Formats: sequence, C-alpha cells, structure tokens
Amino acid sequence: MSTLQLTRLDEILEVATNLFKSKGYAGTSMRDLAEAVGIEASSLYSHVESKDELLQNICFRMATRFMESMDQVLNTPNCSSTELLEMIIRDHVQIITEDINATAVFWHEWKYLSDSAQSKLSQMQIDYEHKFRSVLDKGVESGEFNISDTTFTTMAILSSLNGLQKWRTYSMPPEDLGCAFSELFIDGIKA
Amino acid sequence: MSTLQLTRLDEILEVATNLFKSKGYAGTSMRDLAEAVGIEASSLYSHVESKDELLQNICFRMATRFMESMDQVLNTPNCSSTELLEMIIRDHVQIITEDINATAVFWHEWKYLSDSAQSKLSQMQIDYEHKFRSVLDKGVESGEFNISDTTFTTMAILSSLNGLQKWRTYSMPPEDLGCAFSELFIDGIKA
DNA sequence: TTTGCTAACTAACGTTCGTTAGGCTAATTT
DNA sequence: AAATTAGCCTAACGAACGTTAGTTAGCAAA
Repeated sequence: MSTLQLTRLDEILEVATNLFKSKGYAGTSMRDLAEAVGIEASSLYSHVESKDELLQNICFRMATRFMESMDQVLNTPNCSSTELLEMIIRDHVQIITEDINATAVFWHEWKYLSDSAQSKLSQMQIDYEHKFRSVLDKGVESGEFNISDTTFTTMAILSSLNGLQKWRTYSMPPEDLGCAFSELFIDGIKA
Repeated sequence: MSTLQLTRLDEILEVATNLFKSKGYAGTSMRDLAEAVGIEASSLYSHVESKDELLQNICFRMATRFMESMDQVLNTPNCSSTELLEMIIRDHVQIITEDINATAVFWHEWKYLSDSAQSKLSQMQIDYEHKFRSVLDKGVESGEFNISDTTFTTMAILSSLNGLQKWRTYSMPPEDLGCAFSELFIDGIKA
C-alpha cells in the first residue's frame, strides 16, 4: 500500500535528518541510518534510490519552503515595508524553528550534493536574498528605513536569523523570536 | 632543520583548512590532502600524527584567537559600554575576515572532534558569549542600551557576525564591515 | 487458490578510508 | 669519512564505505 511506504520513507527521512545534523552527511553511513531506523542497510534501498537522494530531499524541501513563504508575503496587498519586513522575519524564523534539524542540514551539507543541485539551490538562495533586499530598498525609497547599504543589511539580518539553528537554547518561546529579531533590527539597541 | 619542517607543516595546515572548508572534514581524505600538497598520503604522517590532529589544530587556534581578543578588549580602561561593544564587534569581524576558511572550519566541523575536545571548545564558546553579554548588561545598567533580553541580543548579534563566513561577496571592504555591523545593531534601521 | 508485490533479509561486490611498515635518498651532523 | 636524520616513497593492512543481487515471508488482489 502506498501510505505505509510513505510512512516508512518519512521515518527514514526524519531519522536521516537528525543523523545528518549531528554527525554530518559524510559522517553518517547508510549502516548508521539503517541501525537507527531498525533495519539492515540494504533494506533502505527499498525506499530510497541513494544516499544522495536523502540529502537532496531534505535540502530542496527546505529551500522550497523558504521561497514559497517569501513569495506569499510579497503578495500581501496594502503593506508598508516595515510590515512586510516583519512578516518575512517572522515567517523565516518560524520555518527555522519548526524544523531546526532540517534547516541545519540544508544550511551546512549542500557541499555534498551534485554540482547541478548545488547551483539550483544557490540560485534559489540568491533569489531569496534579492527579494529580501527589495523590501529594504522600497522602505528606503518610502522613507521608512535609513540604510546606507541594503545589500550588507540584507546579509547581516539573514545571517542573524539563520544562526538560530546553532543556538543551544532560547531565552524565549520560539514564537516570540520573530518579534524580537524585528525589534532588534528595526530599532537597534540604543537607549 | 626545524624551520623547514614548520614551513611544510604550515603548508599542510593551510591546504587542509581550505579542503575542510570546501569539502568538509569527513569529505576530505588524507589522499585528497596529500595530492593537494603534492606528496603521497603516507608522507603526511611525517608531519602530522593523525587527521584528527589537523582539525584540532585549526579549531583550537581559532577559538584561542577569539578568546584572547575578547579578553584584551575587556581590559581596556576607561571605555563606555558602547565603545567596548564596538571594539568587540570590530575585532570579531577582523578575526573572521582575515582567516575566513579557518573560521568556517572551526564553526562547522566541531562535530568530528573527540568528545573531550568538543566540550573544551563548547566551554570556550559559552565563556565568550557570557563575556559578550556582560558588556550588554553593563550598557543597560549605565543607561546606554535599551535591551529587554541581553541573552537573546547577544546571540542575535554574534549569529550575524559569524554568518559572515557564508557570505559569497562583501558589498564593502572587509575592514569596514565591523563599523557597519556596529551601526546596524546600535542604531537599527529605522529612519 | 493462485499470483504478484512489498519490505525486509543475507551475502557479497569493488572501492576507499586512515594508517603503518619499511626502504631509499639527500642533506646535515659528528 | 661516517653516522644520523628528515622527508619522501611504495606497498599493504584491516576496516568501513555505498550499493547490488538474490531470496524469503507475508499480505493483497484476482
């Protein structure tokens, strides 16, 4: 039956995500993965074509999630740039926190994918950063933001958000992190 | 002679750093490294005890560099918290940009070290974050900063700085990045 | 009841891994 | 001149790697 197969595949993907996060892609063998799932290594190939496919699945799923969220926010009508930025930051943080292991794998294990997969993901990332920057640019035009270098600010903000997947603990509930980031970047820390 | 040996060892370390950055530690074989250096794999063991030693060297060198820089800044007399924060950010960014590959390796390849090495590095990182936070706390006490959660803000700022090692390009000269980060975090982007 | 499929198994393949042993050569030290 | 050492080599070790082949048990559809 198709549902059972999907369930097992989902389990494999989830276990693989956790292992890739903690031991790295190259540091995780198919035998490690199989043991964690509770079957033999060769049995994995009933559900998956290759080790590479697992990583591709994880990475493209996350990349797509980020892109779709961004596009959805950008289609919201009647929003100030400040509101758009807040929405983007909130959604970005939510995507990270709700699947933090997959995010970490997506973020760190690219290099083990094929060149063509890498360049696809790289292009998606560039698109994402470009769309992010366009929001800052619009905010500068409208007089909402005072930013001398929107490219730098884009990268600085995104780096801060993406760093979340390395934090050992949060000092607040995950759902509050988005607001905290927005506040920090929009208001700064000056008294 | 001792200087020749050191030179060769330095070369191996530098090449290893670049390979570990681009292919990952587990994805880089001693044969890869040897080929990049221009000798046979077994010859590496005239200069190095093990593959693990290479990674330890890279990681602890960077960790020590960050710690020493932080301690030096904190010993600067007669500084406002704002000035201290600016110095810390500037130095942190400088350490990253002047050896960006080693930083990336230090940051991403921990997990392949022994448990004891990992916990040493982890403790150093916690110390570093604690010292960073103490500067924010002092600034809040003195009325220089308005921060509701200094733990969060510490992590958000450091994440942003550390993200540097993933940037594909800089929109400004590396020596200007420190100021740009300071300005962003202290003033925010509000017009 | 038979047929076919799914998901697991055992066994093994060829390759690559980190590392070691032992030898050669050229330079340095005694 | 003789002895030592540094730096590299070839060859090989046992282990682990991703993957394939072939098989079996159990269930579903006919």
